Amino acid sequence: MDPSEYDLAFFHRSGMHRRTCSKCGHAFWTLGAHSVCQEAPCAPYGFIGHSPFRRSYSPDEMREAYLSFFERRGHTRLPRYPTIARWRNDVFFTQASVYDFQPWVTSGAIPPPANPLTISQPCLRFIDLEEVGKSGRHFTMFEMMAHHAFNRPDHEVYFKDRCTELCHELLTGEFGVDPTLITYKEEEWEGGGNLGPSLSVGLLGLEVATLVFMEYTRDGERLKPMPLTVVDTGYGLERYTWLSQGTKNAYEAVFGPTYDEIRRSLPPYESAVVIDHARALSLMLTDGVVPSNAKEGYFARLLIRRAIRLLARSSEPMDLIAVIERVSRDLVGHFPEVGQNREDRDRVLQAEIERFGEAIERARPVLRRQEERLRSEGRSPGTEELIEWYDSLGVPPDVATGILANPPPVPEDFYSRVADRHVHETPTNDYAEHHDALPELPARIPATDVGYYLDPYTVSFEAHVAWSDGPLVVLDRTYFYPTGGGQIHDTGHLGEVPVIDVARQGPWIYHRLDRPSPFRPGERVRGRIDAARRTQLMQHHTATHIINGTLRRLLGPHVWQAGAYKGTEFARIDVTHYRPLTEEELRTVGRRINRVVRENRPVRSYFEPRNEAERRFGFALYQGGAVPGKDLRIVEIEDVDVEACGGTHCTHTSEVGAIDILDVERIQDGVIRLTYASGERALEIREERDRALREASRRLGVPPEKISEGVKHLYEELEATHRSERERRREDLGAIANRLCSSPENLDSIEGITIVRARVDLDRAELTELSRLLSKGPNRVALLASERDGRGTLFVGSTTARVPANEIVELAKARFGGKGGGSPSAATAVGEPGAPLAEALEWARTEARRRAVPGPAS
RNA sequence: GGGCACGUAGAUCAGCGGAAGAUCGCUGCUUUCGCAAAGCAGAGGCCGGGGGUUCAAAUCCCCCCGUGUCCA
Repeated sequence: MDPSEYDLAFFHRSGMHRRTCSKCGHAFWTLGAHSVCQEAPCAPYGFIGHSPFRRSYSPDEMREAYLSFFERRGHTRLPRYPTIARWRNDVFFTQASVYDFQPWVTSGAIPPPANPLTISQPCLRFIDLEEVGKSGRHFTMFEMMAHHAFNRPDHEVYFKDRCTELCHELLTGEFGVDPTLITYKEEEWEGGGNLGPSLSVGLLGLEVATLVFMEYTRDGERLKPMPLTVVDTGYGLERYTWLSQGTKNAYEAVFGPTYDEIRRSLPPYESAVVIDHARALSLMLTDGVVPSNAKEGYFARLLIRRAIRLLARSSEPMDLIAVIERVSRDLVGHFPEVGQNREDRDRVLQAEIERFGEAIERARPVLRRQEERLRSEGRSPGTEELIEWYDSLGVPPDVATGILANPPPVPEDFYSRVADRHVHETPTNDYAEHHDALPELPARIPATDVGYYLDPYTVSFEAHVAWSDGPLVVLDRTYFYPTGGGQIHDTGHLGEVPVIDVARQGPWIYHRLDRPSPFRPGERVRGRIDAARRTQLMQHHTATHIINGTLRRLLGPHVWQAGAYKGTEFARIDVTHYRPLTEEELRTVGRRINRVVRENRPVRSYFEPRNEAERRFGFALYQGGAVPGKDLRIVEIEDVDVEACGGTHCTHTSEVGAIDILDVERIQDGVIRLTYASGERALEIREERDRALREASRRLGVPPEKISEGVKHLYEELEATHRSERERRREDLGAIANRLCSSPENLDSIEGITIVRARVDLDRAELTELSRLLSKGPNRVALLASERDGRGTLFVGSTTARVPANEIVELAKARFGGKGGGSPSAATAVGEPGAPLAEALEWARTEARRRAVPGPAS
């Protein structure tokens, strides 16, 4: 990055000079006489015991001081976004304040909700999990305070100079920090294909802010200026609180009296980790993370299990639910939503805590058995076993230690060795968007004017072609709905040409025709939308909202939409829930959703300023993902459901017709999927089902309501038939065995060994069974020749060590020209087609007789 | 999304290329006034599903389904 990028007028104005850190080599700007930048590890902590701040702040005071400072300087204060980043498919959690505005605002697709803005965004980071409690400054959940500005070529808010000045003013003016203590270190920033200069702000050994200026897009080797430049800053609330108090570590400053309470029965490290995890869980669960074995739910499980294990070391019994409740009380002042679903949160927690207990109970006998087996081999469990048990059974090493009779020591690097097991796993590329790349249009093409929000029933309209290339057409206005929000696109015609796909990118809606576009820019065209298809999609979308709202009301606010699909044949919704639906719950859901349909409630769709909407309805609006934008489109079904949604909806619930739930399945731990159909499609499916039922009823000869019983009957009869068949075959084989044993020409008796031989044409299982019958008791040999499908089989069974069946077969094979093998007690040889079976049998008999005679030869 | 483990009798599991087993439970008989218990006998298996390799697959390979778990 060119050094001139950092040559800010502000630095010169305030008399700063540029230096180079003698430790890390980075250039930095300062008023002081520092030879190193004021960040770890270059400078040691210099604020413990004597804060550089004018006064000490609690977290709530600090947050308020920060936000109001920027409010006074023209920033709009935004409420926090959820900690789970449902609006993105590349990450699970909100890890920085700028995540709230990616990708739509930062890419310029949607205007920012406010500009400039300030926010204190709770973030979750799991990369430093091991550092929590040890480093004195790491948290799983922390609040990133920030001020952001988004600059378009025609409207610049502020950039590097003013941003740095604001930061400096905050530190020196608001908090009274001695300006000479501060360093601004130059650090290039790059992420997500974008890059730009950034300044890392150091103070007495702490990095107190990062000021990032997203300015360029990497285009091969060249840098291309971005149309929208972004001021992305980050100030850790916890660090500021700590800095202002100057306590030994950040936990004491941030957790205050709660930390002291827990400390009474737990050592400092354990206390810090437990509170940290409890605080993270409180927000995660509030935001609707349900513990699970996959995806975001796994991280909740991880925290819960870690916390439980640490709490087990407590000198007096402490319950995780109680700790979370205690920590939540500290959060509720600023995040009232944390207090609102306490009962639901506790139910989810309780279920998960029980699961952990079950996992351990399941593993206990397995560990004991495996230890016993190792012991019988003269060994005892080692590190390898500990890792294996943790990896596949979920038994943490400290728990394993309590189960085993002779536990091995737990190595220091246990968790990094677990990680080693996973390093060679293939990373997933699923995050890459795989939509067909649509061409970027020149800026002069105006944004498509969207009609389907004005009136979802309009299926015929006139518009002008704005742009066209190949099969793609962009109009100045359209009523065609593009795939989005889980709802698939409309189809129809432009003029006489079929429209087969509709997609949105940036401000434009692209219509894909089934042939190269005959339309020229400026031309007037008539658009006609396939009305039946659109109606079905609207019904499915409204049905989805009815189901989602009903499930949330019935099961609790931990239920969040985790994905949805609204097609023409069926629709489905995935929601978070900690156990499968019971039959009873399913019946209740079915009855309630159809009652909502019958009640003909109005479905109101309207745009509302974001802040207003969030104030009225809360974060539960973002069921389909947080939708950045100044105004949100709200779809409200009175007393049932309210969501921010961009789809097309019926205007009254009765238009949905009926909702038929077709299937409920558990698609992963903590997530259930409901598949359903509504409107015309529900009737079709019901008809198909009724027809199938009548058909089955007729075939079974029982009335439809007794089909289940009839099938059960049928099944029992079938089993009885199988049984008697088996019985009969066994009897038949028994008869054959008796006949063979009583006809002397089939028997040889030599030296106490009885050899039975016979030519029988049976299948493999029957041969085995017959041989078993013939060689009941010791000192018997059965030689059976059989031919099926032109291939001869020689089966040998033996109950004497003197005549090993497999050796007879080995030798017979040579004559027989076939393949085979077996054990001393039973062996099979299969000959080539046309091989001399009768001779092989005779030869086997001779060989068996020879071997039956004890003597020097054998 | 990826890795690993597991899926065999009603239950808990063993077997991991050559004739499906153990323990508990179940049924019957013996014993007992009866119960418990013991002894004897017996019933009970698409060895999760589907492909493949092999003379031969519960066993090896591939794909699916289910369960658990770890990692992102």
